[in-house]
Parts: sequence; C-alpha cells; structure tokens
Amino acid sequence: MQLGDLEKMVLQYLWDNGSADAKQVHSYFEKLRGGSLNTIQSTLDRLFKKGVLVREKQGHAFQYRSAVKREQFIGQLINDIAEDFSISGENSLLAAFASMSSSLDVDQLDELERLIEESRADSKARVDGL
Amino acid sequence: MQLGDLEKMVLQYLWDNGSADAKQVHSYFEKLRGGSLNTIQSTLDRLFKKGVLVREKQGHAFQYRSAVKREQFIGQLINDIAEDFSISGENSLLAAFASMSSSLDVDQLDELERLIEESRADSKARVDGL
DNA sequence: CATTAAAACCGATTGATGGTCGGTTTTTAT
DNA sequence: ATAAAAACCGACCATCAATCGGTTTTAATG
Repeated sequence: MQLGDLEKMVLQYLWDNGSADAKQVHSYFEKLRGGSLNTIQSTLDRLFKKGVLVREKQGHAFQYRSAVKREQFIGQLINDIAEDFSISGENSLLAAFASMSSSLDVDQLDELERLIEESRADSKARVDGL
Repeated sequence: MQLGDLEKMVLQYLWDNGSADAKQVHSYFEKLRGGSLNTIQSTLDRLFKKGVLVREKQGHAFQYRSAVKREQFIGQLINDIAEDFSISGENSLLAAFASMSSSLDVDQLDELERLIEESRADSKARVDGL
C-alpha cells in the first residue's frame, strides 16, 4: 500500500482525532496547507476505496475513521517491504529488525525488549488456548 | 525512497550476484520477463541516479552494484515509514516493532532478542569510545 | 590513428497514480 | 416541496516507472 503525502497527513489526522467528516478535516488542513473541501473529500474517498478508512453516515455527512490502528498499519507496511524483497526466509526480516535496532538508543532497546516479552506472553496465551 | 517493480527486482539481483553490467542483468531478466536491453539500462541508470547503486567502468561497460547491503536498505525503508508516520520520531517506531513482533513465532522472538543484545553491546562499545 | 562494434545516453511515449477542483446529482432537514 | 449540504463525477495536471528507437560516445584493435 503506497500513499501520497496528503493521504498520509489525513490518515494521521484521523489517528489523532478518532473520527471526522470531510468538513472537519478540511477546516484543519485549510490553515495548514490550503486546498479545497473537494480535495479533502476525494482524498478521503480514495483512502476509503483503498480500505484504509471506514465510514458511516452520521446525519448528513460521512464520518470517516481509520480502519486499522496506527501500529497495525505500520506493521503492515513493514510486512509489505519484507514481501517486496521476497524475504521468504524468516531471517531477512530479523536482519531488517537488526539493522533498525542499531539506530535505537538504550532506552529504546529496553522498551523494545519489553514489547517482545509482551508478544511472547500473548503468543503463549494463544498456544494455551486463550 | 520508493522503487518500481523492475527496480526492486534488479536490486535483488544485484544483492544476490554482487555486481553485474547491463548485459548480464538483461540476459537474466530476458528469460524471466522479457524487456529490451535498453529498459534494463535505464533502470540501472535510474537506480544509480537515486543513489541506490554505484558503478564503475570496467573495460567498455559499467559494472553496477548495490550501494548498500540488503539489511541496511530495508532498515532505511523501515525508518522512512516510521518518519512518515511519526510526529516527532518518538515511539511510533517501537510500536511498529511491536506490531511486527506479534507476528513472529517463539524462535523468531528468541532470535530477535539475541539481536537486541548484540545492539546493546554495540551501543555500549560506542559510548565507551569504541 | 582510423575503424567499428559496443555501450551509454537522449528523448519520446505510455500507463499509473495522487492532487486539485468545478460542476452536477443526490440526500436530508425543515 | 424546497433549499442547503454533501456526495459524486469528470477533467486536468504533475510525477514517475517502464519501455524502447535512435544517436552519440567510448574503447578495443588492426
């Protein structure tokens, strides 16, 4: 999944604000970078058609919100990269992790390790049958 | 950095084969997907201009090779994503790691943890002054 | 050093895709 | 039923990857 600049910004906005209609999104971005309401509307529509957003009629306008959480989405993107480079073997993905981790500081490594322990617990729970 | 399909394939090829000229690359991809030598040449040139490849005249033809190792490159891509979606480069990256790690099995988690320890050691060495 | 074959380079074309927005149709509130 | 608001349609532009024909440059060599 590859997104344009405005699409990314709108998605961010929705992650930060939960849900909004075109008018709200537009009034936010108008100050920030200009652009008409129509532009925002078609950007929301494009994201919707891509499956990145979901929407629901609320009164007279659609309320849009992200279909997935930020972390999930970023996780997907990373997965896509791994697939793009046919990392087939699990280890290249780990190698990618490794090259990333070299740019993290000690605190971040601590945090990462904590997150791994969490995953480990989840994984165990899954195996044990929830 | 965003690459087209052929660009990705060519880059893969060079990671797998170290170094090659346009003719070699073409003879490989001809069987695989067709396309003229010129197409390969301009693809190599585009990658070169993007800084993804380096080249050196060897006899009458340029020898191309990747400017960075696979893991480095993938690391960069992941960094780019993190930057795209993080306001101030804080813990979105970690969140991304976390969402990835939830799709890893126990062995992979072990391996990842080992890699983190390695990073930690490297990091300490850096702080201690090599 | 002139020839010539090979490779590099140039430029044009095509096809996607994102951003942009005017104008029309549909919807909804009153 | 009407009017306001929003959705939708269609067009246009810009960028970029892929493609390849044709021209220029380069380098082996007789």
